[in-house]
Amino acid sequence: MLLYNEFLAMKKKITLKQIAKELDVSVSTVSKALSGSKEISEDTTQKIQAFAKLYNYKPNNIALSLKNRKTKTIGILIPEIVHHFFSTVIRGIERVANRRGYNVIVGLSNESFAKEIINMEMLANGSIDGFILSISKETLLKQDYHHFHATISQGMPIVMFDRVVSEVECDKVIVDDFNGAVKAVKKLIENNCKNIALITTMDYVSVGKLRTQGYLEALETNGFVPDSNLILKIDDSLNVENHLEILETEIAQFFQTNPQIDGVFAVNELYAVTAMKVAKKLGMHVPDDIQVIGFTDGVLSKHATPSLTTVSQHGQKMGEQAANLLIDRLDAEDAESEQYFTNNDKKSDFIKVVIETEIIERESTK
Amino acid sequence: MLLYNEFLAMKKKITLKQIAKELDVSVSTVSKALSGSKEISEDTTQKIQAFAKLYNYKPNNIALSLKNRKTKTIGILIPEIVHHFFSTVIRGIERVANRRGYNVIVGLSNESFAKEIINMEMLANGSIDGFILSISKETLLKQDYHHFHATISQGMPIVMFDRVVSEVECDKVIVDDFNGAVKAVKKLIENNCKNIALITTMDYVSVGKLRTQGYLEALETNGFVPDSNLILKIDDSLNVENHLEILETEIAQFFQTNPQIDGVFAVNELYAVTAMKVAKKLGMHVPDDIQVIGFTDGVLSKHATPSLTTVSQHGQKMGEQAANLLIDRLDAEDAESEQYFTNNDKKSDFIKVVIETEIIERESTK
DNA sequence: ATATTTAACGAAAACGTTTTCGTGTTGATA
DNA sequence: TATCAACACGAAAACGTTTTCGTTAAATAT
Repeated sequence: MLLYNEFLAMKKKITLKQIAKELDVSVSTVSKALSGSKEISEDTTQKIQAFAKLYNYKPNNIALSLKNRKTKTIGILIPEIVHHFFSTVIRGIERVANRRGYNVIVGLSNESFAKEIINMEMLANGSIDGFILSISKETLLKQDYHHFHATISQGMPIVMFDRVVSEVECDKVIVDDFNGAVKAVKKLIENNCKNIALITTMDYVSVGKLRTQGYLEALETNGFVPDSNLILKIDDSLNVENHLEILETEIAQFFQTNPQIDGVFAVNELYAVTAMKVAKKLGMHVPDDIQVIGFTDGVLSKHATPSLTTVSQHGQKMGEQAANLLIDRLDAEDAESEQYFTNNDKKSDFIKVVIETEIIERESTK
Repeated sequence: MLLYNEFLAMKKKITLKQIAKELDVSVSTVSKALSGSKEISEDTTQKIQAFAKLYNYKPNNIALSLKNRKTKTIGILIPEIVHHFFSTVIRGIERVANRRGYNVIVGLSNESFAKEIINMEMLANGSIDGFILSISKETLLKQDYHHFHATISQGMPIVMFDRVVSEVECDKVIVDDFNGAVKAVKKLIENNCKNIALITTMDYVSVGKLRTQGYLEALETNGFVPDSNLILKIDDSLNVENHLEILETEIAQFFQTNPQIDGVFAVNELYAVTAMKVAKKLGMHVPDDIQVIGFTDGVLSKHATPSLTTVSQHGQKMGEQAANLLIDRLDAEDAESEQYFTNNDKKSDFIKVVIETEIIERESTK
């Protein structure tokens, strides 16, 4: 009896076919009436639309996707979601995607090559119209990009952001890592730092490399001689979260063997705030004894004490740009397929959007 | 010419029909051969499978979804993604979803009632098999839950987490907010705090209310008399991000008019670290003069100086539990629909999973 | 030699749409 | 009255699968 009542209460989604049968017309008539085709008489149109509204008819997305051969959803594939930067990118993507009539489906590679491939294969089988992704660390290490080439040559567009790679041809959105680093180091120099240290990651992550290059460049153009002793490379191949103590001791050791350091540029937020914490523990005062600038404008920077001067990465803007690039391309494909012949042979040049960085001054610099 | 070359390079996804035509068999034969049906002879099976592998055939998800009337994807609807807690929940959901063969598609309500409804309607039209969601603030304020009822009565299961509401019947995953608060306040009492303040939000967010009740309960059972002067309610209807200064001055005023405060329990992380920051600015030492405990174990707590003692919320575990609840129900529906008759009249009782909290002691308490 | 099983495959329906192309009924026109 | 638009609607195909139900030919049984 319970089941029966449930059944009665259950207003399962109604279909065109059911409406047609109920109103004793054909499916095509219903479809046309609902789309306001003037092929159908006023009377029947009224009747059908009223009935549809009453039963809250909404066309089935899956059926539409199959018919139109496009899903109106875009796939996001990122290494990690519990990360302020990536969250802001997603927010940016979702914002413009929604505005332009798209949904987003997200996959997490968890920095793993294998999971990246699996995710791409799952989504590439019709579930989405295009990808927005940032490459996993393991993939960058292996330098194996066949899965990207494969999906692209299937006709599925990809937009890469932040962690990109020149080997695969597609639209890209990056932040100006190099110049961001230059600006940061220059600011430290202007603030009278004489011995500026760099805390960075291993070289295989492209952004880390670029920021390191920016650091070197800024030193040299300002008459400094880069000192390899002042560069600390952290091996973050293991999960950083659990290795906070290791990070702290490494930095402490670094500071102690190089007491002359009076400025620090760190390639990410965590390294920067940890450096501040360690400095304080060692009895140094920020920013009087040592000034610190980080990269990525996250929650830590804002709420640390002292709050951290950072190079802003504009995650949300990156997401918005990436989404616009992708959707532009998708819409262009649509328009193109409607024409028998178009003379756009410019089709295959890809766009690289560079987002300018900006220094947000807070309390960790003078 | 360029277009022609592109066309040659373009390995568009191949379909059953194309394989069939190429091998001069019927579509059904191809389908059966690929699924290893022993209806088909060894010879043709071999031939077809080889060909399919060569052309990297993968069945089209959309077509499968339409046929099976299930999409194997679950919809996540959360108020905000740039938020450590929600990110961890998503990570948890994605983990078990992926393991159990599901994809996740996320929508953001941005704390807005209207966007919540729009998102639900978009996804409920066939795109997903079920929802995992946390209610937006505006919805909680309006107390209008018709959209939840509507989708449930359409036969689409919902699992709510964290911000739930008794008015809608569905599976729920919550953290034990009440007891978490009790534990936190008890800890402060044990640590010899005599005047314990509460920094909380307005009452309409259920979790805030529960944590407030826990605070009061803990005081009373330990012989304290709650003092309304020691309760600071922050109006977070506006976006907190931009109102950091307002928050700081409010807390500063609060501390100054109540100098007897020697313990603070804050219902979220931001309030807690801001309280610490303000306390330090007012010349108080944490934890010697004033001890602080927050709710939600995020990045701020871990990396603040001093690091913050918190009530852990176990976001990832919540996500995992929620996903399991939902998928269990979906799989049960499947199994059920295969049988002509089943005697499970227990079908409609919903499960509420309560995740126990746990205090993570750090430097902000003694 | 006839009947019946088995093996190997194809046709068609179904999922829910949209759209193209009929087709029959009007009403007007020659 | 015969012809022709205009009107209002239905049939069918298509998107890519899976599955049920034939159907044919060969193999076995009677």
